[in-house]
Amino acid sequence: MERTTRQKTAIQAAIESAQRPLSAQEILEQASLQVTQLGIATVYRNLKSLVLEEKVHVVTLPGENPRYESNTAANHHHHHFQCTTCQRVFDVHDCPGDLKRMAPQGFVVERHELTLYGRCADCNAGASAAAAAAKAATAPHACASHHDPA
Amino acid sequence: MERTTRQKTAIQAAIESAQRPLSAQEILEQASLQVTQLGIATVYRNLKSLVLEEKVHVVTLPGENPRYESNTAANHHHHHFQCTTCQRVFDVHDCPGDLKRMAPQGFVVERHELTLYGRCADCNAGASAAAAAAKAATAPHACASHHDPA
DNA sequence: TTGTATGCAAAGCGTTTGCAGTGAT
DNA sequence: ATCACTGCAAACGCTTTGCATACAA
Repeated sequence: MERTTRQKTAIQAAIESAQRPLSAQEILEQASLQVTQLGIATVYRNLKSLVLEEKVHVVTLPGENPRYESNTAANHHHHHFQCTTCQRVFDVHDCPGDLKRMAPQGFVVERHELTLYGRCADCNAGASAAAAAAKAATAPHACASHHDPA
Repeated sequence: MERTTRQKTAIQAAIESAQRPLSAQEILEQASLQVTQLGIATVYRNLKSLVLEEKVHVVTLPGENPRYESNTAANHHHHHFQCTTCQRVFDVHDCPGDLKRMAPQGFVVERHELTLYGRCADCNAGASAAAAAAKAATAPHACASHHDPA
């Protein structure tokens, strides 16, 4: 039997109100604002259930710790763009498609994962100005006002 | 000043003789055949130098530990295919290209990472999982010791 | 009341680092 | 003889798990 707890509610709310994939640590920080004494273990346990319930989607980029985003936001096929300067991750609602024939003989492609790397609009704007902004934003992958482009 | 050691030689040899990206653990196992008492720390330290020397290339797939492959084999742009059954990783010498325009306004794409998932020729051949498993286990550096109860 | 969910702390796993000893030069 | 490299073990960061308690039902 599944129970509704303040913790789970806060965790789910944290994910849903974010417009970008959050790390477990970020979710802890965010949800802690509503549930003090919230433990990281509880976050992980709830993330696991939320993923099983398909309410949350895991975003795994190469070499990065998993991030979690609301499944409603991830319900359609999409990819990600990570800025090599500020490390922020953005959704890319586009897809090259047609990758099935890329595989060697006898291989069957079921799905694919694509990550673009480069400079986001902010970091690309001005060299020095962007660098400063990036530094500020680099803190635990904080994403201020820019999300979900496209 | 850089020194030539039995350890580094064995590690480099292990990577170069493999036909697929190897994990640190696999490299340890392979190189240990030639240098007993080889420690995992030494493997990691040498991998780091080999990567710096650009003799070895790191393959980071989403959610996977880093794998290492000879840089000569990775000198041209390519991608990877991971079998969802046996977990092995294969090179894909093809690329959809033309991804620069996928990014949102103001974003500049510098590079990209693509991973295909599906069934490799072996695992796809016999619908029988047993047959696939047998073949995989027979293969050079076999099917990851991972779980994944297909 | 009942037993799931929680918090804490300890354990795991992969990787890194400190340190004293080994060995290539 | 040097001093970079090695092996061991401890440290690390992230995630999971054990266990006694708290709280939703």
